[in-house]
Amino acid sequence: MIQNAAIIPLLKDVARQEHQLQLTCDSCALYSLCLPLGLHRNDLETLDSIIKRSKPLASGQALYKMAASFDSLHVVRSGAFKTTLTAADGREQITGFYLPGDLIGMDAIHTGQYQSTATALTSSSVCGLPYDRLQDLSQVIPALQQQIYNRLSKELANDKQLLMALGQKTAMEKLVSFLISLSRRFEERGYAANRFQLPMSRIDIANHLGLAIETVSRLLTQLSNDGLIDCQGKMIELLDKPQLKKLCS
Amino acid sequence: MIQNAAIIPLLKDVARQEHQLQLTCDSCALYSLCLPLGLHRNDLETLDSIIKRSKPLASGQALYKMAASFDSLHVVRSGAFKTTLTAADGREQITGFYLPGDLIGMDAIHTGQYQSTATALTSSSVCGLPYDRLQDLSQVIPALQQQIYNRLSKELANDKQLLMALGQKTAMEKLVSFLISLSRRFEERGYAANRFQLPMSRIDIANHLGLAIETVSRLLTQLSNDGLIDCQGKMIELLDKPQLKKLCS
DNA sequence: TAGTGAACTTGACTTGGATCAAGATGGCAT
DNA sequence: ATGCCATCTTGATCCAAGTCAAGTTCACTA
Repeated sequence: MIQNAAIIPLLKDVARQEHQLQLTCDSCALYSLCLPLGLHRNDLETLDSIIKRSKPLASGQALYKMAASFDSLHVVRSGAFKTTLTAADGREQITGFYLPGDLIGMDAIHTGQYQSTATALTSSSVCGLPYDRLQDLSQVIPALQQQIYNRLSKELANDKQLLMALGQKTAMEKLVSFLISLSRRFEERGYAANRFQLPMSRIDIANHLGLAIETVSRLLTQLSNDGLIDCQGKMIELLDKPQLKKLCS
Repeated sequence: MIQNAAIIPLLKDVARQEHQLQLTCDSCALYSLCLPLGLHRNDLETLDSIIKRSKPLASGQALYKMAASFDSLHVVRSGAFKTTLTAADGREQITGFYLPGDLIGMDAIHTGQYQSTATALTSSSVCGLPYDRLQDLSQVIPALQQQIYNRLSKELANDKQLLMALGQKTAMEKLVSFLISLSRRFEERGYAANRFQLPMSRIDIANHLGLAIETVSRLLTQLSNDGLIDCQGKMIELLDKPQLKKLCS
């Protein structure tokens, strides 16, 4: 892509800025959340050299599909994604939501195929990390190896928390845990912790938590009525965090 | 049940052999299932040198407890383990069962603390892998790094399959998926695929699958009545695998 | 600015699996 | 052997959340 110095100042559109291709990791707003965190300058440049900064994806577009040949991990640059497992009979389970800085596709590493389908929830963009190159690089950059171990481990720990929610919690506890967890993740990314736009539909939330969409809708209404949240469509405000935390024990 | 006195010493020998301390990985029966698979001879010796071959654990004994300081991953040498998350209110969720060759504790890597409690289900033994040493070693042994990535990724993929089960499947589908998955894991370890001893109680199965123990009991009875399994206490025989596979779609 | 379809809400009813209750079985310590 | 306590089974009842149904709102497109 040709960068014309003359038009850069004209890029006032925030959305477009969010999606524009970064040239390097060290000029990226996500640096402090992202994989290269802690790498030395020359290691960072080496990592930079293998990253494929791909084009934006439209809402609903697949980044990759289940059973496709696995070649790259992806970091969310902007927007949000969901990953979906599809059973033989067509039933689907959303196994995760991914926000900027998150690494997608780690469950595919041990096979040659993606184990799930990754779909953009909004207009989004990613950085592609060819896995064979990343593997080689992590062999010679200790900080990178450590980051990858940590990311894998963290997703594992998250999934186990979700197992707890799906196995033991009531519908209300599931939903509130989900909202609290989203809040924490937005906060980590420098956004407001208590007021945010849900990037996913009620259908997606319901599926992810193993609930019916009607249940999610009813519970959000109930939380609103109880004054614990303010909920206008996809805009959510958490009004009483301590009380909410009590609700998911 | 009375065993012929003459063979008792032999049985004791087998049991002791299973738990006896191996001196090296290359003399270990689990070699082909275990982390060092694919390592060159001298790399194997280096890995050997960091492994702590710990004493056997009795049934019910904890290998480590949630929130304890994390220092080692563990490979199951014999027996079986469960890992448990405990919520603030005391509710528990069994997040995984681990058989010989499996790696326990990977969800703790990204923090300084174990994220769950690991408990022996039967008399068991493990090899301890001090994580800092393992990390250093995997930095210089590419095959080891790759093995660790693969193990992490595989557990991630497993957990996501379990999320699908907990989120979308009926009680019967959950239970049958669980039996099929156990069967495959025993088979991978060279045991009979269709006839095995459940290492865990009904209570543990129920908890792991997000069901009540009564439901598990009833469904096992039903599967027995339908001639799909034979079930004598903890001894399970899968009589009609194709039909069972149909049941979990 | 009206029309369309998807997403969402709300209400009425149903049900799968939980809970409660009461034995049966089985492993183990004495 | 015997008694004890865990685990497991089976039956009866209940309820949280699912399903079905009927709007309402919202985002787009024409």
